[in-house]
Parts: sequence; structure tokens; C-alpha cells
Amino acid sequence: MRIGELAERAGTTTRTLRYYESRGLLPARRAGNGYRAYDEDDLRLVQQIRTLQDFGFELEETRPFVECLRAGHPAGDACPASLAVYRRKLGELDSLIEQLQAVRAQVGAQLARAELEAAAERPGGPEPRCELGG
Amino acid sequence: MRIGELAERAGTTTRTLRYYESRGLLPARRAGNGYRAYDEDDLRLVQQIRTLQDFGFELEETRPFVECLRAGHPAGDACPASLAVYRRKLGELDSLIEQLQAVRAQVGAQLARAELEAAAERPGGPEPRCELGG
DNA sequence: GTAAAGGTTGACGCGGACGTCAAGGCAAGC
DNA sequence: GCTTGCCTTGACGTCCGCGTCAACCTTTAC
Repeated sequence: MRIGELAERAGTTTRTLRYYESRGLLPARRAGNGYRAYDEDDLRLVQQIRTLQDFGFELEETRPFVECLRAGHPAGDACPASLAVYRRKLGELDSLIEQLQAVRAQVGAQLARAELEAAAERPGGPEPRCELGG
Repeated sequence: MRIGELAERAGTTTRTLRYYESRGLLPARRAGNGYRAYDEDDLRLVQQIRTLQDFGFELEETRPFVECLRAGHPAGDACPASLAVYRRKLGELDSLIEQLQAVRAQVGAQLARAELEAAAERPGGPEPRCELGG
């Protein structure tokens, strides 16, 4: 198939596929007229990349999976290098989630505090209803 | 104080402060020689921006806080517009954390599956030890 | 013959928050 | 007077994954 069909079947654009090729991830054979020619294996390859990208993998991180597929393995994650990327990504996700939860807690605390202070100013002047403000 | 001192005291660079100014967040008075002149209020302003940036706020999202401070309020989050940004950010953080946890679960599942399949191939040929692959 | 719909390469644009370099002015110490 | 260090503006570079445009070629349909 040609690039337009591959793009459509993979749910992406021709520009994206050419970009993958420029990064060495998706080498293409050429037909006599210079058009890029792809087969079903190439489709699976693109689908593998897209799946990982949806997970938030950078393009470069998909390379081991792609090379694994091109080496003839039935799945992109059938190689040790791919598993290593999985594990590294899990660690990154864990620490990122942890960070975000910490930030969420801090922002939540700031909001609560600011709302309290605003409520203390609003109703009838500076007259806090609790034991704040001594 | 001049820009170098402000940058140092705020833990950032002169380039960053000039960038803030170009975005209209940090207007500077000028000394007779053309040098930018800042005071302690400007320092607090920069610190407010930096704190929010550390929380992952975009620069534009810090604007309400900055305007609140410049309006004379003792805190950048003493204004309704700032509270609105806090609330919006909390929502964004929650959905982002949720997404990341979902991705983490999927990647974890992929890793577990791939490890199982690898273990089934490795030890002594395709001989699964559990009830898999029957 | 020609228009439309695909394809090709090359190159610039984008967004965000700056880094970095160039060419020069100003202040202070020796 | 000269060096050193800080300041000024202006402009280009960075990273990433493409979008978009230009100028041109190939194939197909009418």
C-alpha cells in the first residue's frame, strides 16, 4: 500500500509517517515511480509506535519495540530492551504521579487557606469566626 | 536593586526576569542610566511566579496572582481570579493523575504479560508451567 | 487534453520558557 | 586610560512532534 492508505489505516497522517521515516523508525521500500510502498508488517509497526505514544512514550523510546518487530518477533515487547523501557517508564510514571499528588495537596491547601482568609474578610469586615487572628 | 541582584535573590536568571517583563508580568522602573530598578515588592512578585511555576502553572496562569499583588493585596491569592485558577488547576491535576494511573496500570499489565511470555520461551523451550497456553 | 487526487522533497512555523551570543553603554577600581 | 563586571537591546537557537506550504511529478478519470 502507499503512504496515504497506511496513514488512514493507522489513524495518523502522511506527515507523521514521513517523520517516523526521517527518524529511522519506518524505512520504506520504493515503487518504480518513487512512491513509498508498505505492507501489513509496516502497519503493525506503526500501530506499535502509536500505542506507545498514546502511553506518553517519546518517539525515541519506541525504537527498541520497533527493532524487535523488525527482527521478526511477533510482538514489539518480546525483547529484553523493550522490557527495560517498560520498567523504566513504570518508574518514571510512579515518581511523576507521586510528584503530582504532592503538588495537588499543596495547591489544595493553598486554596483552602485562601478561601478561609477571603471568608474572614468578606461577611462583615475583619471578624474571623474561629480562633484565628487572635 | 538591579536585575542581577533580583535574579540571584529570587533564584533565577536575568534572562528569565527580562522574559517576564516582555510578557507584561514584571514591569520595571528605570534608573537614570537605563538600568532596571526593582524593590522588595518586585522580589515577592517574582517569588510568587516561581512558586506557581514550580507547581507546574504556565506563565500565563500566574498573571491573576501577579495582578492581585500589584493591586496591593498582601497575598497573590487574595483575589477571586486567583482562586479560580487554583480550582481549575486542581481539576486539571486530578484528571491528569487519573490518566497517568490508568496508563501506569496498562503499562504494568503489558510488562507482566511480556515477562510471562518471555519466561515461557526461555527455560527449556515452549513449555509453560501453569495452565496457560494449553 | 486536462483536471483531480494522490505522491515527492525541502523548508519554515508552532508553542513555552527560556539559553546564548553580539555589540555596545555605564560604573568602579587601579 | 584600561580592565572588569554588570547592564542594555536584538535576535537567533533549543526541544519535539509534527502542521503547513511550495513547487513539482505520477496516475487515473473523464
